[in-house]
Amino acid sequence: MHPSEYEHLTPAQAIAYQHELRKQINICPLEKQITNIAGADISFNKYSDVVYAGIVVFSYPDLKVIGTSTAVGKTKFPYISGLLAFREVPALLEAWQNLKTKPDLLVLDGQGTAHERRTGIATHFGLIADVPTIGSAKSRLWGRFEEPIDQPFAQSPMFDKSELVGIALRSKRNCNPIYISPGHKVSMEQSVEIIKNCIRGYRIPEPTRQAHNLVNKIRVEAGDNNSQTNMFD
DNA sequence: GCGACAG
DNA sequence: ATCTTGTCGC
Repeated sequence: MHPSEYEHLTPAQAIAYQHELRKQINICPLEKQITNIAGADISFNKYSDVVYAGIVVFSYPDLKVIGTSTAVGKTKFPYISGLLAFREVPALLEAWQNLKTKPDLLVLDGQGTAHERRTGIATHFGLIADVPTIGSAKSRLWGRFEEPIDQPFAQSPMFDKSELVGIALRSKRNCNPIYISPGHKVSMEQSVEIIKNCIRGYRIPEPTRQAHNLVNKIRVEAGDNNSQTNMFD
């Protein structure tokens, strides 16, 4: 199924599709040397169905920006916890296709396997674009865990029953942890190691942090900021 | 029935 | 997610 068709799905059909995707997930060590890495994010006005997607590519591990790409699209699929991918993946895929050179790995703002059906947006995108991905979320969706101690890089496993589905990582002191989980074609351990290498003094790792800044900027430049009305109301 | 609930 | 002022803590 192509992402452009997601908007026609009912929540029940979207969940059925996640069950199909789950069968194809491949969580294993990425053997290839990582030379570049990218971060992706979406920005939108809550009173509009326009979404701004953006990807920032960096060299790795020095994290110098080596490219960006953006895409603007519309979405009819509402935000439903657990079905985020159906709302954001279409525009993200467009931005991905606009990229000249694809990175070795992509970090997305949301969960990977730390999801009820292991199909968070990072896993979902990794599968449909066939690219290694990592999910880095700002809040928890699935998985039980104990608060990691308040020390940089302290971590705590997240479990679904006895299965390890993610890692709560303290990326910065006095800040809430971030929730890391592999998306596709990368291991849990590698995911955490890579994200640690992308922390630069902020709670959010550089790939996602800068992608967020980029999409927010293009949304404001497009004039799609604030206001619940427009000039013709 | 009640609480939880990525962005 | 987005909007938004002040405020608490390091």
